[in-house]
Amino acid sequence: MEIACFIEAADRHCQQQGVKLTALRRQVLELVLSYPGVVKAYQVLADLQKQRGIAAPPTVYRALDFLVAAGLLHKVDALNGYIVCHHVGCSHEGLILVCGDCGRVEELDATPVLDVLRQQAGAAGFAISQQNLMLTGRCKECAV
Amino acid sequence: MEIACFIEAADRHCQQQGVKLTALRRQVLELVLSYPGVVKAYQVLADLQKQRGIAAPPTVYRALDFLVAAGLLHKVDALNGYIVCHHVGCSHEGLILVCGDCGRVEELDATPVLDVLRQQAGAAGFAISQQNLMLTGRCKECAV
DNA sequence: AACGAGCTTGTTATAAAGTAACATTTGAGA
DNA sequence: TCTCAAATGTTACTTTATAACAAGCTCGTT
Ligand SMILES: [Zn+2]
Ligand SMILES: [Zn+2]
Ligand SMILES: [Zn+2]
Ligand SMILES: [Zn+2]
Repeated sequence: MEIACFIEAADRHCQQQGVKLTALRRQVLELVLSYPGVVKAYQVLADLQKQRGIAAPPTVYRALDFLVAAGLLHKVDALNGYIVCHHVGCSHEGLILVCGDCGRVEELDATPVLDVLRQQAGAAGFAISQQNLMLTGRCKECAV
Repeated sequence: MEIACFIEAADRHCQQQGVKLTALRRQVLELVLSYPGVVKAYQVLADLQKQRGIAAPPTVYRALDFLVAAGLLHKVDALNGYIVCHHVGCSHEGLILVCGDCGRVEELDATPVLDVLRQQAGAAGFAISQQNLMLTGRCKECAV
């Protein structure tokens, strides 16, 4: 199963980082994984409540924050949501395309374009840090 | 005064677009202009309340939405905030640099890099919509 | 085993951000 | 002047996120 495989990789990744993928965090990660695209914190919260009876917002937000910090998830600010990172391990900067209609996500390599951006920003006195680029639009399936 | 000058330009800009920069919208624009960087909707709301006694959230959000649609402001999703566009008139998509240390904001033209991104995304079946790019980093003044 | 420091999770309450729906006002053109 | 559409006012609510403190767990030390 694909999810189990991802979880295993995530586990190894966390061990390497010296952080712990606890049962709760793993459970939240699985819930996010169970969606094809962007998920919102309160959706995850609802799912978690189905699985374990009770859960409060901080429980979910803490787990999500951890997973983002660990590089397993990305936050999609424009949609107040989260997506799974499909490039765990391969240190990278992603170009993340999010379909505003269906939430589907594609992650490309942003290295070349970020080189250009670093140069442009550098000329303006800005040192831009390691990060992902996030763009919203329409996927093939949702095209008009 | 710089603000007055900007307002005047904004007014012309709106007339050209066939939309109206009403007194309320102008007032909100002035409030946003009075900040050096990113401003939040509820800060503007509070300011507006000081100036005219009462005001409810929809009043501010509607004005902000209008100003964004008119190209006078940009929304900074990652910070739930708004900034003044310093490239009014020159149809563009902004490259917004935010200093993670001091909050200073600089806006460059993202049109060239977005052309490249449109091509890259298009090859992956994604039609990316009109939008701004936001990057965080360190400004000159905060450099180590 | 007993202890304690530090991380993790639970719990309660509240803050912050954003919007739906309907009423009222305003202003430009018929 | 009348009328319609756009703009604003108003009420109430939803969604998103965090503060603050309590309780539990883990692991190394005594
Ligand atoms: Zn990624
Ligand atoms: Zn789609
Ligand atoms: Zn701009
Ligand atoms: Zn700075």
